[in-house]
Amino acid sequence: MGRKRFADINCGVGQALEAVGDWWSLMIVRDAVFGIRRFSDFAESLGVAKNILTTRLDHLVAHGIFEKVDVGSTGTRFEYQLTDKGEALLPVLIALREWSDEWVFGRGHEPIIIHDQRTGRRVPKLRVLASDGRPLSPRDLRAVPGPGASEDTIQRLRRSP
Amino acid sequence: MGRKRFADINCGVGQALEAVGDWWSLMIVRDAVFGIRRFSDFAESLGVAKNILTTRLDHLVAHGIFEKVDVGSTGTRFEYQLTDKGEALLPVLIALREWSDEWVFGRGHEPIIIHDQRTGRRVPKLRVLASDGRPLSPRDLRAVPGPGASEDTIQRLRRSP
DNA sequence: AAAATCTGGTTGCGTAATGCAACCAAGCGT
DNA sequence: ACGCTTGGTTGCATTACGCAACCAGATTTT
Repeated sequence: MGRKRFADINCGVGQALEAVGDWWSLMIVRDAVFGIRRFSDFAESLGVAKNILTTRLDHLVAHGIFEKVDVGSTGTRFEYQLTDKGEALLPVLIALREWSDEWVFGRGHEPIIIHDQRTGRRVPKLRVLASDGRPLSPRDLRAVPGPGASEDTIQRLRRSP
Repeated sequence: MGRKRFADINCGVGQALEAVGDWWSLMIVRDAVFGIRRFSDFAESLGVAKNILTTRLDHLVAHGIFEKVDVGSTGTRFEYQLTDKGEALLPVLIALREWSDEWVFGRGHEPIIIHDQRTGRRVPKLRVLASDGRPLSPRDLRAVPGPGASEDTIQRLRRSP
């Protein structure tokens, strides 16, 4: 019955995953962040089948993460450009890369290092900090219903400590 | 042929996605961050089929993101506990939630708000900042090969601006 | 002008993964 | 002894994925 959808889950993480679409989509966004815009370049960079790429790009365009732009003047006809919504996924990508740098490759074995183009210095590690600057771990957090909480969400949060 | 694997892609994002496994796995980690530890609680919370949950938990345990702990003294027999590696995914989850708060639900319609349990204040937004504190967008970044870069990665980075 | 090439796809087909429901087995409570 | 809860496993139908082949419009080459 195909993959189950998270769209009905009243949870930000699920909604984000649903909007992005799937693993491929996130890799496509990653490529776009590094400047790739054309269909064939995505296909080559990721080694993804063209039919898969088609459906993913369509999905991403439908969700406003990419914009399909006709640049027909020169032989190249279309570009898939990240929208503001798409660019806003940058922290997600940075967080994933930093996690694997630390926990998969290990420090000193990072395949890629991200620099600030202006200063040439490394981008500081992304961290979840409290308002007073202390680092936070999952145990330090508490989830409370927000203004858009459904009854279901409220019930769930009431049950969990 | 099933889904293609990103394991051979010399890229932190791909490696992280591969280690996590799939969309469900990330939702499982999310639940764990909010305190869920038992098989049946994951199953109920996510509405995921039990065979799917089994394979995902096995995968997550194999990759060191969860630890399966026998707590057999009382009727409940196992707990799936996040390891340090698993807890380190917190920034990824926070980044996803913040993205959907802003771009899917919209401000003022967040279903969940995360507080610092100690101070009771909202957790400040996660941002990609330069070392001098300025916010960075994708265009401000430059990727350079790190110590663990493969020849392939070096070539790719050389080609892109 | 005709042929080859490039870009951006679509179509068919076999294989793998997903989802549901039914079944199972060890502990525990009574 | 009996059933209930927990934590699964098994079978089967449906769906998605991945590959390769094909295709059509526009540009470049000969």
